[in-house]
Amino acid sequence: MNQELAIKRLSELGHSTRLSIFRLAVKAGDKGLPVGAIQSELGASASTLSHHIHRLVAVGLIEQQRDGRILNCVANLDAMREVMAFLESECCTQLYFE
Amino acid sequence: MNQELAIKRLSELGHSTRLSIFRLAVKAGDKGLPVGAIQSELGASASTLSHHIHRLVAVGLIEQQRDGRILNCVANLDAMREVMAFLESECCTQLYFE
DNA sequence: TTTATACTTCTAGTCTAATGGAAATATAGG
DNA sequence: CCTATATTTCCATTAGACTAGAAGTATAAA
Repeated sequence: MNQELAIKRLSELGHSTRLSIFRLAVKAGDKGLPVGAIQSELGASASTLSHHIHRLVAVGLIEQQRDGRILNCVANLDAMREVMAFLESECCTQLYFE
Repeated sequence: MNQELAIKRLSELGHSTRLSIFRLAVKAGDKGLPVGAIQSELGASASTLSHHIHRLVAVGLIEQQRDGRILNCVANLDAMREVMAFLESECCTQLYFE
């Protein structure tokens, strides 16, 4: 994983509403949960939520699957693990290669 | 580690200049490196660098030790590991406790 | 085919971050 | 003391993020 993408993901995760969205998605498991459920859980306006979810999708942390009228948000754990692996290998030790 | 602090640290790391500062500090080891060395490495203005370093210090990711006129910036790896542990335990698995 | 539901996009206001020049502060050396 | 170096603080500007209401789109149901 390159630093540019890692930075984008870190900055998306570094926002209270968005981290909460991601955690709800993780908790919801493979099938994810509807945007509406996130909204009632977090209590922000629909447009604001949509905006944050869009940003998470843009950096690959969330994926969406439509089921009729409902759009389910699914956490992409691989993307999160990539971020963690980047932090581990590039930001915690003196012995990385350039 | 609580979510609020984790978010602050993530958002600080989610910035190109600041992540580079942190990585330089990690690379520099226990004694860290001077603000001036960071400046010549990254090529931003002194005031901008000082601002970013201040933010990293504020969330505990960087510590500073003065040596005469020189201020050395040292990476706080424990703080980074706390962030990673938070991501691991709270943001990657369904089985966390609330 | 009309109506309801679920969500997004548009638009606009407000706030905060990022940037760097200039002035200020801290320390060291002559 | 006076000067040089290292860094910060102050200040102003610019850009981008956050927020939410209103209008628009997609899908389903009656």
